[in-house]
Amino acid sequence: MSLQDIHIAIVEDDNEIRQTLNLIIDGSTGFTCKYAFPDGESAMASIGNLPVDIVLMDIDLPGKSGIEVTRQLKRENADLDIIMLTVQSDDDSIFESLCAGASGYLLKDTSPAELLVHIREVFDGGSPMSSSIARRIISSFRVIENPLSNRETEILRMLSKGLNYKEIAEKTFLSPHTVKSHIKNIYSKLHVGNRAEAIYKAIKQKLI
Amino acid sequence: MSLQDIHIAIVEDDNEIRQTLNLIIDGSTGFTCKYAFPDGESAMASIGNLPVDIVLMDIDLPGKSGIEVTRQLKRENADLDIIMLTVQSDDDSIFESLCAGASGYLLKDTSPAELLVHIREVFDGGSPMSSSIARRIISSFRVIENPLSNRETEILRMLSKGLNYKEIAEKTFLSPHTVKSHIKNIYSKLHVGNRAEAIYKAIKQKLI
DNA sequence: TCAGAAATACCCCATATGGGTGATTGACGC
DNA sequence: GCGTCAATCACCCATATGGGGTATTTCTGA
Repeated sequence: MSLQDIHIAIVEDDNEIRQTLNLIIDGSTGFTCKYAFPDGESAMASIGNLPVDIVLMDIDLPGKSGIEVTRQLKRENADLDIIMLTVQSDDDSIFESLCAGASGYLLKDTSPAELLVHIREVFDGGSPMSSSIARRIISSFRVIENPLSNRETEILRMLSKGLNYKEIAEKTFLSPHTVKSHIKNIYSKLHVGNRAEAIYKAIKQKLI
Repeated sequence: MSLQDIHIAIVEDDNEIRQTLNLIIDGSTGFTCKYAFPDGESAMASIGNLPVDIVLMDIDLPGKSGIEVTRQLKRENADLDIIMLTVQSDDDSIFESLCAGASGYLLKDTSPAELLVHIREVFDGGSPMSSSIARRIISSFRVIENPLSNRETEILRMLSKGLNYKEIAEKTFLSPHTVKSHIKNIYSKLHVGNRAEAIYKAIKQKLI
């Protein structure tokens, strides 16, 4: 291993596959694989603190699915690249994985040589499946996590119609104080300081 | 002619075509054609005050083009339906016509029988070219006339970024009083009463 | 050339807004 | 069972906002 190696972590419940992948990757020049987890929970507990560039993630994990784990890891570190590994490609898994933030999507029958090529592609900013083009598609698919609660979204919509504290309070049967509290929370979550900017950001992020 | 007839006006510079169309339409049951203009200027001067349901508009008029006349007539009366007539369909004309507000687009070699059918289609809320579907396409193409001046648009964009009077004034080298004046005018033009609603409407109408 | 729009600037004033802080309740997860 | 978070309500206060006017100077289109 060397400093400029690509550092990889594996999340895979099947012992044989996990160990095989580990040996293949760690034994290849330019690649280091020191971390391998048999389930999502242990992976989530550790990966955030480890010097890892890319995660190979099995989709069918016991407990939390690889997609859920991916979503969580991306929440913690949006820069981490995650490659999904699966036995067969059904549309739902692909779509959900991309929405969760996966950077690549590979079948498990991918040959070791190809796997290494694809890992490097991801490391270089590409996305195996169709490389640079796919990356763009993925970005457009990427769902911006809606940080707002239902109440907040409801109030935000009313703001966009031009209602003020009192009017919103009447419509929602809340105290104007509460409405104000919600709006302050909206501002905080959207990182804005007034209504105009809140509406703008909300629309741009498809929140309303 | 009868009261429930569809009332049609023709704008067409070629005397022969104009008179032929006039005779065909006026001679058909359910259609009345009492007004025919040889140019856009005379049409624009009169049609606003006439009981006209549908206008057949030649694209290649001397002076103001049929597209320009269409734009103007729709400005005066958004409910008026205008069918473009042309000798050949080039993409630019179609696109511009639709943006100007045309409800239909027909080639001049359309048979008299078909022409009457298409006029009725438009009268019934359809759009000859592909009927009901095309109407939707057209609506999405329809450019909402931007009522804002450049200065107002500039200021509206700054509002959407969350700037206040003073900040906008500094960026534009204007007095905060002037900024406020502009914003009041924006509200008036967009028929809103505050920033949130202004931003919402502006985005929905593609003004910013 | 002449009316109307756009851009500029100012005044007064009531009220809405946003920031800070704090508190309670209930639900959900670990 | 403890912490977290959504949801609820409350108070203080400085300032921003919006509505009502008025006015001058371009600029532009008919």
